[in-house]
Amino acid sequence: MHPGRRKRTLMTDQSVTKRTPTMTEASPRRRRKEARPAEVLEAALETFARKGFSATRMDDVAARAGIAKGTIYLYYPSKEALFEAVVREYLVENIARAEAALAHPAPTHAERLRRAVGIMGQVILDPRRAALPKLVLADGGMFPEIARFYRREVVGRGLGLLAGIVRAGIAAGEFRPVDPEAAVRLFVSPILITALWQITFSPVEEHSMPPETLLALHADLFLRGLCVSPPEGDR
Amino acid sequence: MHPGRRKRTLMTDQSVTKRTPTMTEASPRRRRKEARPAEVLEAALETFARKGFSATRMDDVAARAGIAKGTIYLYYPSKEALFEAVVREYLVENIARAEAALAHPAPTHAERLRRAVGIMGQVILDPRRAALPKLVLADGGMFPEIARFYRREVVGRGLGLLAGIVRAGIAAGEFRPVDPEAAVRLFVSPILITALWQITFSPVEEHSMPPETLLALHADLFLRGLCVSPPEGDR
Amino acid sequence: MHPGRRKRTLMTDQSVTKRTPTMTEASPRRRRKEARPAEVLEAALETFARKGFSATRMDDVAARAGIAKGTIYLYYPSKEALFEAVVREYLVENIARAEAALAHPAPTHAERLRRAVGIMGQVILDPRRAALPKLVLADGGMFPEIARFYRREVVGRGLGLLAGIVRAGIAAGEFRPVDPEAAVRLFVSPILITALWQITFSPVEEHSMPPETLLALHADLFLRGLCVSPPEGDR
Amino acid sequence: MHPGRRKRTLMTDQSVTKRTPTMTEASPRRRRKEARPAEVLEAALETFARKGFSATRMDDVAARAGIAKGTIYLYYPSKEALFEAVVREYLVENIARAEAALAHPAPTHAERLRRAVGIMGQVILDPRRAALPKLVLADGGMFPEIARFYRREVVGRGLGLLAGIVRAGIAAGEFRPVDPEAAVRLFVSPILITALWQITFSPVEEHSMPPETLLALHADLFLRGLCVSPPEGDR
DNA sequence: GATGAATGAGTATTCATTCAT
DNA sequence: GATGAATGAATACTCATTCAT
Repeated sequence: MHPGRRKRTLMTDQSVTKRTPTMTEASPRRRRKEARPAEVLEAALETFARKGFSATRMDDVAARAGIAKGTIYLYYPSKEALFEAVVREYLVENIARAEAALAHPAPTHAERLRRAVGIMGQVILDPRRAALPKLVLADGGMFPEIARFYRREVVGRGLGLLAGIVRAGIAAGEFRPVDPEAAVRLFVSPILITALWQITFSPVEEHSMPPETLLALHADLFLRGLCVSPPEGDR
Repeated sequence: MHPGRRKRTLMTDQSVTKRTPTMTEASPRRRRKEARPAEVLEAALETFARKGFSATRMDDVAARAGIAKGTIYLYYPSKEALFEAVVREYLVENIARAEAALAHPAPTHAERLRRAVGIMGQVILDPRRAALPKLVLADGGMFPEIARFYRREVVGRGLGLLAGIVRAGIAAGEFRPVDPEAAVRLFVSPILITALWQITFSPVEEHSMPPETLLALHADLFLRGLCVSPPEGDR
Repeated sequence: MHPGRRKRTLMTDQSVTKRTPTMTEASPRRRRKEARPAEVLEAALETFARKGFSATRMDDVAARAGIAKGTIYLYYPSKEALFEAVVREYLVENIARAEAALAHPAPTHAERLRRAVGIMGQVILDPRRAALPKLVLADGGMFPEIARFYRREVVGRGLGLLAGIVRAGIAAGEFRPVDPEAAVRLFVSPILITALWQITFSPVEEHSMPPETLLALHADLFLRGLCVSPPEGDR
Repeated sequence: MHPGRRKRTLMTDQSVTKRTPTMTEASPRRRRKEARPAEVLEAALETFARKGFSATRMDDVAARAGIAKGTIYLYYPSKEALFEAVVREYLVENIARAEAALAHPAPTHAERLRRAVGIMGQVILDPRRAALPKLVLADGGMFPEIARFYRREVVGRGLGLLAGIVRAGIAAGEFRPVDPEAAVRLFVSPILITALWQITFSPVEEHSMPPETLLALHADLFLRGLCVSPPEGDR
C-alpha cells in the first residue's frame, strides 16, 4: 500500500505475542506492561472494525488504548503489522472456540449441527468477534495474505469440521446424500450474514429481528431440508 | 475562502445524469461528453470495489477511466459524492433487475422462489454487481446514509417482495407456517455469501466450488425445508 | 470523513499560546517547543505581508520558519487560523504600544498630539508592524471578521484615545471647535499613508523622502491648522 | 508567481486595447464585439477589487462579464495580463480626470487646492476608482512593474502637479515656505485614506462618517496650516 | 520503556490555460 | 469568434513513522 513499508508474511512474525501466561504475574506495573500488547490489540480491533484499515489512524488506536502514539510502535512495527496481528489474534481465538464447541458429542448428527448453530451464533454475535469476517471482507483485497490465512485456517478448518458431521450423517442414513462441501457452505451462510447484518445495519435500524429467532428457524429449516425423515418434535 | 462543499442527501441529486433525450447524437466529442459520467462511474465502481473507499485514490479512478484527475470533478464534486453516486447508480440498477425478475409468474410458489434464486444468482455473481453489497458492508459504517439507503431500498424492498411470495405460499397451504420475514432472510443469505465469497477469495483460491452447484443445492434444501410436502421430482 | 475544520471566531481562541509559567526552562528541545508558535507567527507575518493571504504558500511559511510544513499544523489548524493569529497577535501588540505611548502626559494638548505623531510613527514605520494595516486592507474583504476586529480594536480605540485629547484641547480653548471624530481621522491619515507608502514603493523607488521629515511637517501643519493661536516656536 | 507564465512588461503590450472610437459603430452585434474587452475589463476590475489578484478566479470574471471563460483569453493572454490591463486602463483614466480637474484656474492658490480636494474626492470616492489604489497596495508587491508604473505615472505626476501649485503659492507669499514635495504628500493622505477606509470598512460598519464632511474639514485645516494668513471666511 | 513533537511523502481538490467543436 | 470540456500543475492538509528527551 504505502511504498517503502516492510511487508512481512502473516505467519512468520511471532515476535509480538510474547505472552507468558504460565507465570504468576506479580506487581501491577509488571502486569500493566505485560498486558500492553493485548490492550493495544483490543483498541485496534475496535477501531479497525469501525473504520476499516485505511481510515483508521494510529492516533485513534493510541487514544482508545490510553497510550501515546509512539508506544504502539514498541510492539508492532507498522500499521500493517498491527492489522495483521489483530486479525490473527482474534481469528485464532474464534477458531479455537468453535472447534472446541463442535467437538461436543450429541445423540444424532442433526443435533450436532443444531448445537453448532448455537455455538457459532454465540461466538459470532459478539460484536467484537463479528468484526473479523467484516474486516476480512473489507480489507482482504488489500491483504491477500490475510484472505489466504482466513480461507485456510478459519473457513477451511470450520467447513472441514462441519463437513465431517454431514458426511457421517449421510453415512448413517440420517441425512440425504448431498454434497457435504456445498451443504456446509449453505449451513454457515445465515450465521455469517446475521453477524454482518448486525454490524452494518444496527446503527441505522430502529427495530431489527432478534438473531436468536433467525438462527432457530435456520436450524429447523436446514435440518428439515437435509434429513431423510424430518425430525420428530419439529414445531 | 473555500467554497462550501455541497453535502447532498443520497436521493435528491439527479444533476449528474443529464442525458439529452434527442437520439441522433452527432459529433464524437459530444458522444464522449455524454458518456463521461457513466465511464467515470464504472471506473470508480471497480476501484472502490477493489480497494474500499479510503484506499481508493482519485488518481486511480481517473487513470482507469482514461481521463485526467480534474475531469472527475467536472461531474462529481468530491470523492464522497462519487462514492455515493456509484452506490446509488448500481444499486438502483440491481434492484430494478431483481424486481423485474421476481415478478415473473410461476405455477407454484416454490417455483417462484426457485426462479428467484436463479435470478438473484445471475445478478449477484457478476463481479461488478456483487461489489455493491461488499461496499455497503465495508464502508457503510462511514456512510450511514448509504447504509440506510441500502437497508431501505435494496434489502427492504427485496425482502418485502420475497416475503410476499412466502406469505402467499403459506396461505395456499404450500409452505409451512413460518415467520416470512425470518424465512426470506435465511433464503437470501447463501446467495449473498456466495457473492461475497467470490469477491473475497477468488484471488487467493486455486479451485473453488462453482456457484451454480451451490445455489442449486440451496434451492432444493431450502424448499424441502419450507414446503409442507416435499416437491416430487426432488433428486 | 474529513474532520470538520474548526472555524473559530477571532477573539476566543487562546489555545495556541500555551506558555508554561515556570521560569527555569531546561532542555534545548523544550525551549524549542515553547518558542515554536511565535517563530511560526513571525515567519507567517513576513510571508503574508509580502504576498497577501492567497498567494502565501504554507511551504513558504514553513521554509522561512525553518520547520517542516506539517509542524505548522501542530499549532494552527489551518491557513486561515494562522492568518488570523498573525493579525491578532501583532495587532494587539501594536495597540498596546500605541496606547501606552499616548498615555504620557504633556504640558499642552498640542504637545500630546505632537508626541502621538512621534510614537505612532515609530510604531508603524517598523516594516514588521506596518504590514498589519496593509494586510487588513488587502485581505480584509475576504476576512470580514478581521476587518471588524481591526475596526473595533485598533481604529476604534486609537481614534477614541486621540479624540479625547482633541476634545480636551477644545474644552481648554486650545483647539478650535472642530468635529473631534473627523479631526483625528485626518490626523492619522498621513501616518498610515506613510507606512503603506514605505511598504509599497520602497522596493521600486530609488530615492524616497525620509518619513521623519514628513511626519514632522505633518505635526506642524496639522497643529497650526487646529490650534486657536499658532504655537509659538513654529519654524 | 506561476512558473512558466510569460512575463511581459507592463508598458509594451498594446495589442489588447484595440479600440476604434472614431468609427461610428453600427450593428448591435458589431457593437457587442467592440465592447467586449471593455466589459471584460470592468468585470475584472470589480472582481480583483473585491478579492485581490490571487483569490480572483477567471471563472468569476467570465461569469460577471457574462461570457465564457475561454473568451477572456481572446483578449488577454493570461490572468496577469488581465490584471495589468485593468490597472493600466483605470489608472490612466484616473490620472486624466485628475489632471484635467487640477488645470482649472482659480483666484488663489488656496482655492486651487481646495478645488483639488473636491475633484480628487469625487474621483476616488467612486468605489470603482477607489479600487485602484487598493489593488496597487494589496498586490503591488507581486507586480513590481505595476508598483513602478503607479509610482511614476499616478503618484509622480499627481504630486508633481500639486507641488507646482504649492510652489507657486509660496512664491506668491500666499503659503508658508514649506517643502512642497512633503506638503503635497500630506495633502493627499486623507483623501486616499478616506477612499481606502470606505472600501475596507463599509461592509462591516453600520454608521460611518460621510466622506464629504471629512474632506471639507481637511481642506480647512490643511489650508489654515499652510497659508501665511488664515483664509477669511473660515468657519 | 514511554512520550509526543517533528517530519515529509501522500492525497483530495482547485483553477489557469488549452483546444476541438 | 465563442465556447466550455478537459487538462495537469499547484497547494492545503493528513498521518504513518521516527527519535530526542
